[in-house]
Amino acid sequence: MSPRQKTETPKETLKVLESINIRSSVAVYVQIENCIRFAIAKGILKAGDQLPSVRELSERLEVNPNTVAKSYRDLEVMGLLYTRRGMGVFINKGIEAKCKSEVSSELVSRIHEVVAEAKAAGWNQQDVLSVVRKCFESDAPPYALTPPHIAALARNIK
Amino acid sequence: MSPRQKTETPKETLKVLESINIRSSVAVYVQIENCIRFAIAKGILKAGDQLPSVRELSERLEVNPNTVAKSYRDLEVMGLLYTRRGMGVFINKGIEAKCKSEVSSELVSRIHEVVAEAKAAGWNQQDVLSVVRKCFESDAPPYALTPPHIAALARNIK
Amino acid sequence: MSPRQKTETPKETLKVLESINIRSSVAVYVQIENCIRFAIAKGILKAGDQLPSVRELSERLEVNPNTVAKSYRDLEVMGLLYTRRGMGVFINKGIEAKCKSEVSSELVSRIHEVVAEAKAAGWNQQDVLSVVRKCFESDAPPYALTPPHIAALARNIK
Amino acid sequence: MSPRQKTETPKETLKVLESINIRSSVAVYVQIENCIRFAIAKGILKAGDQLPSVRELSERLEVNPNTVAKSYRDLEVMGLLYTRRGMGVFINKGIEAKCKSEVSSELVSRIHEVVAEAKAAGWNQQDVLSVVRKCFESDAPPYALTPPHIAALARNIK
DNA sequence: GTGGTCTAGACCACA
DNA sequence: GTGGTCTAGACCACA
Repeated sequence: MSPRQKTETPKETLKVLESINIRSSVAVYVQIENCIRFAIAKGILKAGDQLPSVRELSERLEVNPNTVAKSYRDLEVMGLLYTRRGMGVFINKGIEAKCKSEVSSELVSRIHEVVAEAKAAGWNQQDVLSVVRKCFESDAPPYALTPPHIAALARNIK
Repeated sequence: MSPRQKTETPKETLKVLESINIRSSVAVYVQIENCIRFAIAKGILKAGDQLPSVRELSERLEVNPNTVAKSYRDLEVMGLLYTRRGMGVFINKGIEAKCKSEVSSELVSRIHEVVAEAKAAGWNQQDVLSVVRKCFESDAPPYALTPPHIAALARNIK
Repeated sequence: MSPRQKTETPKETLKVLESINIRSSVAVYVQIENCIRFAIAKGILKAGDQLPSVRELSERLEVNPNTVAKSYRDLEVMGLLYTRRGMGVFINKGIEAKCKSEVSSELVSRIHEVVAEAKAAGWNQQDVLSVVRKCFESDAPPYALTPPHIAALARNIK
Repeated sequence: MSPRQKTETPKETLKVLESINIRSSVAVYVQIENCIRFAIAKGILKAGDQLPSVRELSERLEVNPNTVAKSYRDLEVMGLLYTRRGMGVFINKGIEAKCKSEVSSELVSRIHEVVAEAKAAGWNQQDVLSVVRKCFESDAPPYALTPPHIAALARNIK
């Protein structure tokens, strides 16, 4: 296999990765990492799949190459990726289950967090449950990735 | 009208405010703001109530006066407080309902966020509901006033 | 004349003085001083007129007595008032013209200020003149006494 | 995308920003905010332009970095700027018109304020107009970005 | 006593 | 390199 030959990246991967939001208060490298972990957990990215090169991805996302590099490095440390010299970055095997369970446990802890706040605001179990049920009725995912001080005011402005 | 006479701060207020966690990844000033907003929403702090002075609160929380001052300023900008020069900071009137609905809508949108992610990860309604129920069985301390993005970061960092 | 006998304060004076805004960012004592100077300039308060006592005015305005006292002291230093021991505070004579001219020169300098800003914002003479003319057509005095940081946001919120 | 490469700030911007007057009674951070708002309104600063870094501007103005940072934060809250972590602060898009109209309406309301006072002092339209005309004859330095209340105070204090 | 502004400088995550 | 948060402390006008 010629190392110089440009390998294609699964379209879906890039699609997922293109959901990165440069203006978000969440660090870009974190967003990238999460996207990739998610894609692995859902089986979009499978063992042996090649990721876009640092340069390719950084150009596509209009992001500093160092940022992409850091994401790849982190994910490699976590054991999700491996690098083949001169070939590129690939998904490790035997990772999907682990990735899935990690994503799950993170979701659990995020739910705990939100519920704790709801409690602090005086909500009871029924309040939370009913909101969750409504979420499953509607489909619109109202992502709000605004930094705290701005968010605080946004509430007031509109 | 007598500025020399030290006005007492409602005990409950201070109690609420003492739940600030200096070690949290959430900025202290954000925690203070949230505590006060929650207290207003819950009716603990009412129109006309005077807040502890910047200096008093900063001593109690073992935090720099500037940090408390920043919180107060932000809340004034949000329209929840007003300042009387040389007299102190007071709760505005006619804001309890607004504050309550804001806190609620924030919680709702955070729940939407998490549920959206859960959906994306392949969870169904029952999965989420059961986790929520578990949250209400345990008695996790309700002081985790962590905004979503920050929390996301904190998890990744640690 | 019995010093204990309560003298009446001209109703108009108090009416003027009641326009003080406690929430304003302009210091209360400054507001009081301006009101009185204005009233003198316009002939509402005349030589020999007695002002309300410090205590009376402070109660009426729901303001600290020290604040009123400071205003009176300042105005006395400026030569507009004089105090008669045990009798009260009175308007000096031969003051009206001076007061009028002071008010005038302040107005002139305020106009210069505003025009300077208008220039900085790129306005030309006609722009300013036309706004001034409109002011004389309408009657509503849109006073905005909000502190700067709040004002800045208020612009956005509404 | 390369963060190391120092981006140049438009000369005009810095020129505008150098009109800050440290001795003014107007808070430095307010002056900076006004300068930038004016520059946006006048089209000197355009969508996407990068502002000088906090450190650079603070050195140039001989002001503490915190002061500049506060201005930038406020302007972000107002929706005029946005921050890219580690990259810098940029002008938002689609705000020129809004900014312009805000600056205008502020000027208008300040003119209304002054005119209302002039009326109250017994001035007629011609009186005001002639003062305005004189302002345009002289060439007073256009750096007096003094909000009304502050100016009022300053006069009384000195 | 009160809050507002500003300085000087530390430490941090991020690009 | 970038901005964000926080500390420690000064000085000020105001009540």
